[in-house]
Order: sequence, then C-alpha cells, then structure tokens
Amino acid sequence: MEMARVIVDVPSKGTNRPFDYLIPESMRDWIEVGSRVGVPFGHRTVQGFVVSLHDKPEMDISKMKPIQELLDLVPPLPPDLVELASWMSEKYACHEMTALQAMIPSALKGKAERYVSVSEESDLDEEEESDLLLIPKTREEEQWERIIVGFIRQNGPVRMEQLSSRYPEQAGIIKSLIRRGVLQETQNIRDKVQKKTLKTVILNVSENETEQVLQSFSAKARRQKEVLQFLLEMNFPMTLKEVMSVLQVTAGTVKALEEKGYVKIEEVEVFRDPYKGRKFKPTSPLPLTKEQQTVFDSITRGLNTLNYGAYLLHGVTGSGKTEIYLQTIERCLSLGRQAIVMVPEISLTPQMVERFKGRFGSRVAVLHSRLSGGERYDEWRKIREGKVQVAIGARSAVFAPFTNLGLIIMDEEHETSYKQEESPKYHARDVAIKRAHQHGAVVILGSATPSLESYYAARSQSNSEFAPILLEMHSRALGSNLPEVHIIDMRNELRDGNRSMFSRKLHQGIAARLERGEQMVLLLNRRGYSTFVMCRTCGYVASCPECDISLTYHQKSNNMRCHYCGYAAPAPAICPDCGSEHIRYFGTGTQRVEEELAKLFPGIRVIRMDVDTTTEKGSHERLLNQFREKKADVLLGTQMVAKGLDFPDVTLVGVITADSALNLPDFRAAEKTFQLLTQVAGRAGRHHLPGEVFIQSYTPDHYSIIHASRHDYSNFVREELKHRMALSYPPYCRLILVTFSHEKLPLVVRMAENFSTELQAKARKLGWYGGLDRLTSAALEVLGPVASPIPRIKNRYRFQCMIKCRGDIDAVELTKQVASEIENSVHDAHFQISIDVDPQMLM
DNA sequence: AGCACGCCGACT
DNA sequence: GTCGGCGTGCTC
Repeated sequence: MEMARVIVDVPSKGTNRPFDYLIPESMRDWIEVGSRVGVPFGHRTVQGFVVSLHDKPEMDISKMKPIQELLDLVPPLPPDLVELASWMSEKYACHEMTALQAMIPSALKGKAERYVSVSEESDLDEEEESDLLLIPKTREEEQWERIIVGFIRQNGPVRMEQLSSRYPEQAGIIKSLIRRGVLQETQNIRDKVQKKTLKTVILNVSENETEQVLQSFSAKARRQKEVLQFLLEMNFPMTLKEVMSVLQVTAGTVKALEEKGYVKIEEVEVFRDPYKGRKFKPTSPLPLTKEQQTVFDSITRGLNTLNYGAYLLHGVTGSGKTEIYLQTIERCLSLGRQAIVMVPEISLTPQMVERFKGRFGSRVAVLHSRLSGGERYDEWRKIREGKVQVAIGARSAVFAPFTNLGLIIMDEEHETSYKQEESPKYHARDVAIKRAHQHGAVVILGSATPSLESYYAARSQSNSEFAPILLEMHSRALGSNLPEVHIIDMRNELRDGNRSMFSRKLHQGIAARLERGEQMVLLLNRRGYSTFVMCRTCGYVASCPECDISLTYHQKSNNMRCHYCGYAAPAPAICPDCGSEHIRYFGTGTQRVEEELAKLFPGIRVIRMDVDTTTEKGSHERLLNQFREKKADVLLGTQMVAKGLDFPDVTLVGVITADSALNLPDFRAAEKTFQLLTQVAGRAGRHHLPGEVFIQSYTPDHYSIIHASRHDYSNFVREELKHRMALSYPPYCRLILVTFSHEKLPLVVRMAENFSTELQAKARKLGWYGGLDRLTSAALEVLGPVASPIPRIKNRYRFQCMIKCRGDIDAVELTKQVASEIENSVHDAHFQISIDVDPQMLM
C-alpha cells in the first residue's frame, strides 16, 4: 500500500474528513489502519490516525505529501475501533477525530514540537546580495541575527519555545531567518506522557574506597557526607526524592556529589501499577441459586454461539448479579475471548475492584478516572498488548482495545452517567451494542431498575439492532427478604405539630437502631441543588458574572466558584446588594441534618458524604471504609450513598425528602425518583438482619413513590409508559437537542428560529412532518426555540430546539444538514451549534 | 484550529 | 507612500 487516508487532529467542520498521504518506503511495512502518525498539514505538523490504506491515488499525486513520522510501533487502535469511530461520528454528529480521541488515553494525544536548527547550506555571511536588498537590515538587527544564529549553532536544534522565551522581542528576526533559509524548522509530535522515570541516586564508589572517600570530606561538606553515608547504609539505589526528604537536604547537595563523581543520578524507568502492593484475596465461584443458574445458563448458551446477543438482566437489589457477571466472564475467558465490565464511576470502589481482582487476579486491568494520565496509559497498554483479558472501568471502558471481545457487561445500566455530556456525546450502551455486533459478542445490561428504554426494547422486541432478551431475578441470593418500606406523609407531621425534619416514625427507628448497635443510611435527595450563597434580607443570590447560574459555595476555601467557567470570588460577609449581615450559605442540607441528628441523639456518630466531604482524592473511599468498620452509626449523604453499597449491618434506610427530584422539569423525573428510592431501599437488610425503610414525602401518593415502596418495578413501568406514550416521550420517540450559542443574544435567537423553520420545511418536504400522533403517521416535531436551562455560560447566550421524532427515520442526518446550513450563513466563527442525540440531561 | 493571503485606514 | 487591521479560505 502506497497511500493512506488520515483523519487529522484539527477538529473543525472544514477538516472533518480524511486527507490523503503518501507512505514513505521505510514505513510501508508498519503503517496500518489505526496507526497514529505525524503528518504535514498546512504549515505545521499535526497528529492523525490512519483510517484506510490505498494503492491507487484518488487525487493528484503531486499534491500529496508523505507521512512524516509513525508514532507507535503497534497501532493504538485496532481496525474495529476505527470503524466504530466513523459510526459514532454519524450517529452522534461529532467530528471523527473527537470519537477517535475518546478511544485512546490522553497520554497519546501528541502535539507538534517545533525545533529550529542552522541550515548547513546557508550561511549568514554568504547570503546573496539580492536577499540583503530585499530585506534592509539595521545594525541592531544584524547583531541580533548573529547572536541568535550563534546560539542555535552552539546548542544544536533548539525548541522554538525556548528560543522565543530567550529572545522575546526578536520573533520577527527569527521568522525572517527561517524564511531566508538561514535557519530551518522541523516539527515532531511529542506525546504528553512518556514512560515514567524517576531520578534515582546510585552510589558510584566501591566498598573499599568508601572509608577513604568519607575521610576526604572537609568539615564544610557535612551534608554531602551524610548523604553518602546514608546511601552506604541503605546499600540500595534510592530515589532523589527519598534522599532529599529523609535527610532534609536539597538537590544541590546531591548534585555536588555527582560532580565529584561519587554518585550517579539516573533516570530509572518504573512501571506504574495503581494497585501495587495490594493483596487481593483469591475467591472462587459461589454456588448459584436456582434463579441465578437459569439466568447463567441462558447467557452461557448465548456466549457459546459466538454470535451477537443481548440480555437485560433485571434482578432485585441483592439478587447476586455480580456473581453472575463473574461466572459469565469465566466462561467467556475459557472460550479464549475477552470481556469488558462497565460500572458507574461512583461504584468503581476498591471493594468492587477487589471482587474482580480476587477472581481473575492479574488478568484484570482497571480503568479509573482517578488514575493519573500515566497510570491510565499503562493499564490501557496492558489491554492493547493482550496482557489482560478483562477490563473494568466506567463509561470509556467500552473502548477497551481488545481484539477478540466476547462479553460486554454494563452494570446499573439505567445510570445516566453512561451518557457522555461532552462531545462525543455518546451513550455507552449504544456503543456497547455496536461493538458487540462487530465482534459477535454478548452484552449483559444489569440493573434492579432498568431504564425504560431498555425494558421497552426487551418487551417489544421491536428494535432489531438491540432487542435484548429479558432475564429476571426476583429474590435475593442470600435468602433475605426485601426490606419493609414505610411511606410517611410529612404533611401529617406538620399538621400534628412536628416541625422537625424527622418524622416521629423515623425518629423512633433511629433510636431503636442506636440501642441495638445497628447501622443506618440516611439519604437527602437534593438532586439539582448545590450550595449557594443567599441574603436573607433582600433575597440576593451570588451568581456568576459570565454565566447565568448561581455560584457554588466551597467551605474549605471559603470562596464561591462557578461550575461552568471556573470563576471564583471570596464569599462575602455582608450582602453586596443591601449591606445586610444576614448572608447565609444554603447547602445540600446534609450539614443541617447532621446538626439536628446530633441534637436529637447526643453522641450519635455520623459520617457525612456530600460534595463538601468527598472532593478530596480518595475521601469517598475513606469515608465508606470508616462506616464499614463500624466507626459510625449513620451514613448520611446525597445520591452517592444509594449506589451499590453493601453493608451487612445496615438495617434502616431513611429518605429525608423523597420528592425533591420529582418537581424537576425533566420527563424522566418519576423514573429517576423510582430508581433512587429502589436503589437506596436495597441498601437495607441485605444479609441476615432484616431491614426497614422510611420514605418521607410531601406527595406520598405519587406512583413512583408507591411502587418503589412495594418494590414493584413492573407496575411502575406500566404506569410510566402510559405517561410517556400520552406525551410522546422516549421510548415512544427519539429526542435530539440542538443548542445554539454566541455572545450576542439576538443572533442566537434569530438563528435558532431559522433552524426551526428550515428543519420543519425540510421535514415537510420529506413527508415526515405532521404531528406526533401515536406513531401511526410519519412524525417529526420541533419544539422551541427556547432559552436553554442555563441561558448563559461563559458569557455566551444559549438557546435550544428539541426535536422529537420517530425512531425509524434518520432525523440526525437532516439535523446535521440544516445545522450546517445555519452555521454557514453566520459569518462568525464564535457562533456554535451543538447537537445532542438522545440527550439525558434536560435541565 | 492555525496561519497566510489580501484589501482598506493612521503613521514615519 | 508603508505598516498592519483582521475577514476569508485552505490545509492531502
């Protein structure tokens, strides 16, 4: 193959297509689909990915430039992922490069580094007269030229940044020298993270010399002597950092020793292992219950066919889904194939990792967002190089570069965090299904509360791409019963004079648990709220000057920050509007709950988990461990306490306010509430002690609350589907959210309107238009334009249109087309249109 | 995205 | 007369 088509790392609509390059002879054997290359592009060198290879040119060969460099010996992406990226760019209306980039660790996002060296042919003194005439030089300029050329000649190829920081005023002269060919510029792609090395101090004197050497130190070089003695004692190479911190010496001291030749300082490569030193207790398969066995057998039959298959595993909390995952993975591996396990980021706890490492040991790679760039890269390489067969991680683990994939598991498949909110705005579930199709693999979607989309697809078997087979588990693996759930009408509490945030029943429940020494989980459902600063006198709320959103208060630094643009300001002591001192920090409320608990139950030990206490690295894990070790009676927190935690001694779960998420303007509000209540109720009585759940609510008759209290998923779904159908919401239609943004509000509004008009006109022409009546007629509807839920971010105004359409028409393509027309009609590069296919967050 | 090419106002 | 403002158009 002589030429390659390359997607270049210049994400813009003008460059969102492959460019053709010649493959130099020397690279012919190495360049493959998926190779990462450095290519000349315009006046610079950029990184790119080879997406196909060709023999015959499709364009004027003289216009083609050769690939400049091959960046990896093994292509970072196997061909199926390259194909997947192309599919994603279509489905989610994103740039192909953005999709490719999402698949590789950021360590492999190289940027060009510019070097300048002195040309061999050209010489400053022998420049032709004509050049001199064209570029008249002052004496000063001539002097600068000599200085700069001299500097570069002495130092070899010099980095451009180094040059411009050394001679900041002389950019013009450097440019001119390059243009005249006195200097020449080369560009190379350099990876962000390289193999990790540590500066290590190595002793460079033999043992019999040591006495003599130590004697030779003058009294003044006391520190140096200490370092040397220390190294002798340790008799082992120490890292420079260690030496410095143990002996409290500076790097200069060690450097001095190096200059005397007594030690060597070397860069020693280390392999990062985030789980280094941790022992994982090996576990073996547990006996399956009858229900588990049935499910396992079904999936195994699917696995054995080596064909695509999808299963929606609906199992109540505690029904033992994880054990099924483990045993199907085992089976998958025995077939010589690999497996991916996805769990929501928040559930990727050490306990979860432990279960997988315990069963599969070193055959597991863990892709965690908390890993450093380098650690992530190393875990990823283990997968790419076939050193592991199982990858476990959050959303992006779906791209684990296995070549013989047999199984993809998505735990808690209803979780919204599987949808990426930034471009590429993909849903890991769709991607998993696509990848499984590519590989002839099996997908397992597991949840106690499956998303309506998945459940509907399984029930109706209408969506041929997906159509999972429904598998259900109704009982808990350990034989415990689902906890008894009490709904408490808080309106009655108020009527009866109880103004506390705890109902009388919950109060009694807590008191009883304290007496018996059992543990409790308390959930404060405040989704969509965060800590904000408000004046109680005039109602002033501190908000960001650039974005129309209130600032979040951070206790630790006593300042306020904007979630969207990073703007920060100190928290005011008095109201900037009215001067009142009654300024208050309204939080998630967990703090207030904690205070009230302490008042009502003196001596109660509470662990509070919310944004304030879990921002620090590892704090989440630490708090959970403390609770596990029974260092507290109560685990109090927001949504994060509801997820997949398994504490044997928790016998009470209390939901302080069940309905705050219900009132959000989101058609999934009921579904989210049901899921949250069911999940958190599942935390109680998982083992031998029976559990009890108290749900406090001001709308106790809402069907999401009633059905959650009865652990009745199927009746909830029946009712919710009725609503969705009546209002034409997913799964009865598809949504596309189009957002327009620019600094100037009128432009945004006008363009959003143009878009809406134009899209409707085009749809009408295609016969798609005509109201969404129950899918019987062709259907596409444009809602809006309206201001986005956050109408201004980073000083850019935002308007949006929501498109509702039937699942079987390609409205994405039409949307892209119209969006691009609108974009082209605006002569301002700052104007942006963002397309979100199947949006999750509607607020 | 960059970066050069190209056509109209304030200066040595 | 030039330097330079940033509009627009291209990158294999």
